[in-house]
Amino acid sequence: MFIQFEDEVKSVLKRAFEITGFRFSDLSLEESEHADLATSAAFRLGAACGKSPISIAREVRDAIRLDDSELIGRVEVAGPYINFFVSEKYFSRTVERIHAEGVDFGSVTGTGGKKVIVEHTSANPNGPLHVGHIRNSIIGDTLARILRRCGWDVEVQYYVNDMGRQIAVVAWAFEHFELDSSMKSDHAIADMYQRANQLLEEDEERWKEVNELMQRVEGGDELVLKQFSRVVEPAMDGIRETLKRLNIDHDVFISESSFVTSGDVFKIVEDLKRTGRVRVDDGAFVVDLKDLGIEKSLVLQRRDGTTLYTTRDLAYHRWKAEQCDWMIDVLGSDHKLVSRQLRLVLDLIGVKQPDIVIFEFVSLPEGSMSTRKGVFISADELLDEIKKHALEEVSTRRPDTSPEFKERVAEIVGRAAIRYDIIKVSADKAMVFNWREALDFEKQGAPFIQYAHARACSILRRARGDGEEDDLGSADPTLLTGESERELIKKMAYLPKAIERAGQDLKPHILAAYARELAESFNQFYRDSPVLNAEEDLRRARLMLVDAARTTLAITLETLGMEAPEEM
RNA sequence: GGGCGUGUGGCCUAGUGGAUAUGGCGGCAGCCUCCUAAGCUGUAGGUCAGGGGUUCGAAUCCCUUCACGCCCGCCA
Repeated sequence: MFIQFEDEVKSVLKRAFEITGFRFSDLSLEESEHADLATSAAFRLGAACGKSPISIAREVRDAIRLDDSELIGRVEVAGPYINFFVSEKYFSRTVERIHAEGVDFGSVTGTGGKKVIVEHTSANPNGPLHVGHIRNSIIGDTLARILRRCGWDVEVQYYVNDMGRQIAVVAWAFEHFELDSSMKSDHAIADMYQRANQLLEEDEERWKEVNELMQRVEGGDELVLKQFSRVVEPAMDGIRETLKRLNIDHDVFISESSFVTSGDVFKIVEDLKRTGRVRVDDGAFVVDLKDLGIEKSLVLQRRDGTTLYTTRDLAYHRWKAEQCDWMIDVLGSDHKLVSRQLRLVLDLIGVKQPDIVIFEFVSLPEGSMSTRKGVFISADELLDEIKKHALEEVSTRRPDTSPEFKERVAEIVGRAAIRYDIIKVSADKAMVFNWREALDFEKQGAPFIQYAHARACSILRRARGDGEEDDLGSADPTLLTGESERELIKKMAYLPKAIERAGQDLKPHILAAYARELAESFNQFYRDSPVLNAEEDLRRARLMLVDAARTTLAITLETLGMEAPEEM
């Protein structure tokens, strides 16, 4: 409903500018603590036409006609600011609308099925996901959910790097070690990877054998590819299992090698040669990007005729581009330069460019993580540990409940807590993983939001138990005039805007902050406004509000990839 | 050395041109005969890394210095 209010403000303001004859280029609308929406346009208009901003603000205010608007209640001038406030109707309409639309509130539907492919995680299958990888997964998955709500037909892809050097190392190690079958498969692969690296360090000569595998696989040698898949498959099985525990799902897993066997990589090289930008450097083909602002030229094909990771990535993107209207890649900050190169080169051959969402690294207090050295905290370990803590929490808080209940709550609270801690922080901020903080359930994180939802459900459950409130249709939301009722409704009305902003800016942390504020508003309402003991009409109106809050919290949680428990 | 990014109370963090800088954690002081206290209320705590500039107005833009991270492979 906030978006509709904003539209009305834009329209009346535009008209007022026309009437007063001010040339506007920018309405300068901003959310403000002093109003529901405000504009500081008078400052700029004042500078442009030599009048005082204050008098301009008054003039514009006087020209504003609210005849056609029902969501704007009043307009006030405060110095040079013009402040807009929502109307009475805004509140009742919001509650009614959420009641009518249910879980579709805040969803844009029927946009013609424009398709976006979100690529995320795409971690090398040489070990389990660690706490750095899952920042990628969680950002990507949350974005996918947000864009789905924004009306996009979203497909999520995992690009499987099944022919990298790391994979070759493990494939080579298969000739020397047994896979430890007592471990989860991806952990067993990592273990083998580490042992192989030790062996290679001790005897540098052995690299020759690994390099031979690399050469053969880059030439598309089916036999070696099969050997590689003995590594990739168990690793991917383990990774998929971890992702599932995080409530993350991919639609398509596409392997890097498929672009070699299909010949697509070589077509890319040929097409680029035709652009006249490719030069031969010591037998290798490279693309010069100096005039496009990048000193470092991009190597497409080695002297020996094989291609590189980036070349295959180009082929992958061309293939992807043909299937969608928009591409988004979620990548770690180490890919900043490469992804810029990728975008430029794609443009050279007329392929649309992906939007790249870059996130900064997650490190450990003692330094950066390394699968090779075995220095990392795996996502599985974190999930197990947090579930253990969640189980302790639920056991002390709800000692009377069944073991199954405790188990289920611990699982959904645990994974949500992990997701929230990661998604709440802006992607361009480096993070240091901290066990104490990760396992802290007291702070305002996911459990706080889930708890608000459970509280709402609890009230509704009791009301239903009283045998009355199944028809909230007859409730009168205009009775909801209390301060904290109003604040809560305003927050609920903002949900579609929060989702829209997060989607437009590709910044999922915006939604995380919103979720926390929404839960806070509900908790304040919960404190101030007794529902079940209220007088009959008010009771029914408040039940309708609680129901709308429950819906809004559930939508928000779902979009963040977190379960909304009815009880916890 | 060059490029990109980050720097906000003890710790973490929101805010990238607008009104007294947002929250959390931790601290201190309170609130359960009442819908789940995984909750609520109050309070202390700030040279928005330093300096200079632009602007009616700067955490936000420009210049500069410093600190930290990532990148600068015919690796992936």
